[in-house]
Amino acid sequence: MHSMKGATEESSSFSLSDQPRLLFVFHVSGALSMAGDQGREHYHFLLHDELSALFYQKPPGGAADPGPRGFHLQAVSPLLSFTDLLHGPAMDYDSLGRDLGLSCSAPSGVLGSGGTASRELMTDGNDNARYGCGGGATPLTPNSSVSSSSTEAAGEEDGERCKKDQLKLEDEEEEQQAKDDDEGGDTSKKVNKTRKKGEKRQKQPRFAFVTKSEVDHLDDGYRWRKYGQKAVKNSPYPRSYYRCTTQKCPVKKRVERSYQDPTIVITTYEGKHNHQSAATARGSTRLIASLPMMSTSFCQELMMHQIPQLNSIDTQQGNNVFLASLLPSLQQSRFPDYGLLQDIVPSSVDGSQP
DNA sequence: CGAGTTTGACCGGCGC
DNA sequence: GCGCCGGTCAAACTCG
Repeated sequence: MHSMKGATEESSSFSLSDQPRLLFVFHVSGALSMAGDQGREHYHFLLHDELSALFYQKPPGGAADPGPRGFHLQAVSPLLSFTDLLHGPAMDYDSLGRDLGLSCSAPSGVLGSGGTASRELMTDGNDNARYGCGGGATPLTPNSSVSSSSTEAAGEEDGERCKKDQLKLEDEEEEQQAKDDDEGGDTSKKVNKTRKKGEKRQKQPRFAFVTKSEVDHLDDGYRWRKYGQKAVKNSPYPRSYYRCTTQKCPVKKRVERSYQDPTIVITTYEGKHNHQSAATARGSTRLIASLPMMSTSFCQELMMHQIPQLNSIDTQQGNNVFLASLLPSLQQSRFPDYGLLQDIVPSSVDGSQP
C-alpha cells in the first residue's frame, strides 16, 4: 500500500523556509518514461551518499566558499526560490545561469534545451563535495555521440521532438476519438484504455529539478491533475504522477522525495506545454515560463554555451583533475535504486565519454 | 456539482 | 515463461 501520508505529514515538520529552492536542473535524456530502464545504460548514477553530499553541502555560516573554481554548492544555495525562478525576472537566462551557479559568460548567457544545467560533483580531498560547472547530463563535448549517449534525447529533441510531439498529439487525438466512439456502449474499458499493440511510447524530453522544499507539488504556473501514485522501491516516499490539466497538453510530471533527504524534492517534467501557463493566461504581467518550455530552448542553450566553456576552463586550468577524481568513484559505484534520480543523473560523468 | 485526489487494478517492458 | 517494476487508468471518494 503506497501512501502519501508519510511524506506529507513528515513535510510539515520541516524547518525550511517557505520558498522552495532550486538546487539542480537536470536534463533527463535518453530515458524512456515507460518502464524507464531502457537507456539507463547510458547513465551513471550517483550514490545516494554522493547525492546527499550534493544536497547537504553547506559551508559554515552560509557564506559561499568559492573553492578553487567557485563552484561549491553553496554557490547555488542563494538561489531564488523555485517559484521566483519560474515566475520572476530570474527567467532571464543570464540571471538563471548565474543563479544556477553557472559562470556562463556566453553573450546570450542563455541556458537551453537538450542540455543540462547541472553540476558535477567534485572532491577536494577533504571529504567535501564540490561542484563543477558543467554539463552534468551531457557529454563534455557538444558534438559527442548523439546516438548512444545521454545526448540522444538532446539530439533527438531538436530534430525529432517536434515530430514526436506532433505524433503524440495526433496519437492522443486518435485515442480521444476512439474513446469518444466507444463511449455509450463498450464496457471493456480496460482494453480500450491500453495503447495499441506494438506502439512504443514516444520518448519525451525530460527535465528534472531538484529542489529543497517542504511541499511536494511546486507551483510552476500550470495546473496539474494527479493521476497516480506509486511506491518507490527502497524509498519510504511515494512518487506522484501529474498531468497538465489543459486539454491535449501532453506534459506530465513526476514528483518524488529523496529518501535520504526528505527535504529534497525531485520534480521531473516530461513533454512540452502547448499552451500558456495558467498564470500567463490570467493576464499576469510577470514573465512566466514553463519548465518544459525552458527545457527546450533554455537548457540546450545552456549546453551550447556552457560545455565548450567548461572544456576550455578545464583544459586551460588543468581542472580536469576534479572531474577525473570523481569519475572512478562513480564508475565503480554500485548504484542503489533511488527512484527518479536514476533518471536524472547525467551520463556526462561517464568516463568513456570523450 | 465539477474538479481534483486516492488507490487498487491493470498493462507493457525488461531481466532472469 | 515468469516475476518484477514503472507507469497508467478509472471508480470511488473528497473538497470547495
